[in-house]
Amino acid sequence: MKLHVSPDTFPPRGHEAKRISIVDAAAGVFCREGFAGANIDLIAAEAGVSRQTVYNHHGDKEKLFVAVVRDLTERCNTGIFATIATFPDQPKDLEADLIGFAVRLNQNCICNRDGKFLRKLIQTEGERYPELFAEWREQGPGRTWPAIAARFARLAYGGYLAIEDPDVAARQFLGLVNAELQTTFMLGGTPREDEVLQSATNGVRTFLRAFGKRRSATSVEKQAALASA
Amino acid sequence: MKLHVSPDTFPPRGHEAKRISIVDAAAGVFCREGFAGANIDLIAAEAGVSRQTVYNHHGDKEKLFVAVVRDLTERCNTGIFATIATFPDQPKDLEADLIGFAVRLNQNCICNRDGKFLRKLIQTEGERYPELFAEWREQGPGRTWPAIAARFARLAYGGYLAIEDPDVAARQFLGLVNAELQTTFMLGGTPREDEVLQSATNGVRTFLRAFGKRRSATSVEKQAALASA
DNA sequence: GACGAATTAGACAAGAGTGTCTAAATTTAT
DNA sequence: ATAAATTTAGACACTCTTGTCTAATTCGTC
Repeated sequence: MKLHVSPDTFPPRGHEAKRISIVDAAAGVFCREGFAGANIDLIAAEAGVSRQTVYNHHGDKEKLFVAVVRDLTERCNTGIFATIATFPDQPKDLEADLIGFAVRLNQNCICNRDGKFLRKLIQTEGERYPELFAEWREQGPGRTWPAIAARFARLAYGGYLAIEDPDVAARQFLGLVNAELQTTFMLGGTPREDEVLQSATNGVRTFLRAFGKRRSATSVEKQAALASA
Repeated sequence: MKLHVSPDTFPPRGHEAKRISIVDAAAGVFCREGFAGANIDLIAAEAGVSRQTVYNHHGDKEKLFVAVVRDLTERCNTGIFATIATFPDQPKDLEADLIGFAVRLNQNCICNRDGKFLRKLIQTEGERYPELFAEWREQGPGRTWPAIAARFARLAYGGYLAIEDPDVAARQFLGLVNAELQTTFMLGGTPREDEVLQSATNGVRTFLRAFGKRRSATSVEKQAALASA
């Protein structure tokens, strides 16, 4: 009968810590080298662990890969939902608030370590593991897109936007907001902070020209004028 | 003194044919398996050639890879410029013409074999060969983006669009038009024809809501009305 | 300090892949 | 038909990697 002091994990503390550092290191190596090029010895070294420990924890290379993808998907989802929670429901300044949201989404979910890694793995190994990435598609985009669309729908319902199809609007919003980062994303790079802001600003302005209730593009000035009235 | 009957290639005819079939097969294998996972024996088999012939033509695996990327970049550029030549300069029906252009760009440059392969190679190996893909960036996006932007600038100058920055507008146009294909592209898939059309239609409508000279979204009806007047 | 579990280093077999070499067969043009 | 060039099949050495095994060591806990 074993009653541990710490109730959250039954294997000893160092055990789980190693498991995480292995998955972390593996994510990095799989991304850099691809599945075929990834070397278990290198993963072990980067995790600060012996090769045998990698096998003890994860069985073999393929199981380790699956663990990496599941881990990244989960962490990215958490980040995205946390960011969606900051979506402006009752915006003071619609343009500024949407730009802020877009920048947060980029910085916290798309350009950060996890987002970059997951994207790369999907691109490089997506075709080789159809089932695994079908699972990702359900758990990831399948859950996050509707959540984002719902926020745009609410904004439309509140009279802030004139959109017909919230799903289309949500996808177009992200397409616009990332329009100037595509080449960088393609090459696996991380855009600078000012590039992200620039792309988001231009994207949101165009989005509001298309869907904003007020006709003019410079809604900021308009709203400032309204506020002072 | 050798005067050949066919003036275009000095090595015998079958020679060049084999070189091409090797590069073609290599493109497919590199894309499916990644650089590390690609197997020279397999490439030779798919090219219908012995392994030694691959080495005779291209030296080693890395040189073969470079040849593949250069080939794809060149062929894709050709396709893109050919499609840019069909850009509507004096549109009869702006919405329909832009949708047509977007669909052609997708079908002939982005979703075809070469486009799909090049994109995949850039995504998977871009970080490992910085110089090679810097070259791609110059020869590819570096030449095609300005050409597309110039077409939008002309359209604005002709009074068909109200855009401030043609470069931004060009990138946003493509972002919008491909907004609904992103997940498919990520996984290396090829969208169906109707999906391409749908995404293009939605994208162009939003684009014209933002940048069209006439306020309403249904510019088709408006123009019909004008024509009948 | 002592116990048990986890980790480590290192050796190991088995397999796969690259790039070279050679001698035979085939193609191409004269 | 013949000569030159190219292609082919197969063997080869070499390297690298995976996954297993074992014996020694370290770690966490009582």
